[in-house]
Amino acid sequence: AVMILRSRFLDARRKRRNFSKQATEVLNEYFYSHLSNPYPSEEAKEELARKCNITVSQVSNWFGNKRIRYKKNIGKAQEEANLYAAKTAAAAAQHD
Amino acid sequence: LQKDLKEPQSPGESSTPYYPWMGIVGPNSAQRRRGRQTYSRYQTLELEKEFQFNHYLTRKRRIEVAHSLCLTERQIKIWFQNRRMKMKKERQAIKELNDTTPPSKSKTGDSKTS
DNA sequence: TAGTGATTTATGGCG
DNA sequence: GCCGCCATAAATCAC
Repeated sequence: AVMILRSRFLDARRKRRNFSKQATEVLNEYFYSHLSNPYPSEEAKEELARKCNITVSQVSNWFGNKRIRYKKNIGKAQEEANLYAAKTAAAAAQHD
Repeated sequence: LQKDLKEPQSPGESSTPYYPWMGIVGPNSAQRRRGRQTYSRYQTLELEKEFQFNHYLTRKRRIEVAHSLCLTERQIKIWFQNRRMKMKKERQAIKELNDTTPPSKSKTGDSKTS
């Protein structure tokens, strides 16, 4: 009874806001440049969290959602993947 | 930190190379087709009450709860595990909040339950 | 109303 | 050997 009311106010789903464009950019860059194994270590998560000004938990949520939703989109448009693939390829070419 | 630079398969192929973590053959693969039962309001409420009473369950109590809620012992065990994780997460969230929000000096030991 | 961040069920590994 | 912790998957929720 009491907990019902509590969840009305405590549930973070109810105050959801999208991340900033810059944060999303940083996260996507990491994701697509580590596509072979998009599982950041605890340290990497902390660094991403700092760069994006979000919590480590939020970074974990983002990668969890991203991995699942990426999988579900294999074979569909996925222009985002191409975009970041080109971007990392270009970045790689510079070091070469 | 290293970045990927290799394509494991289909080198000259268009886009979307795939890797083991993506699972064999995308969405409709046989592996891991877990369904997920959503518990009723009543079940959740009862579990929550039990959790407030104690955060760990004895085997005996677990059996009783399982039968009264029409869930398996395993489900009860897992629910309590998940619930403890949730509690831990809430605590650290509050700690981070008090940590990131400096201009506090009155009370550090405020509550969260009641 | 599709998109997206967060939460809820469920698994498996490891200690 | 069982049991809890943990990271994670997948489904679902809430906005």
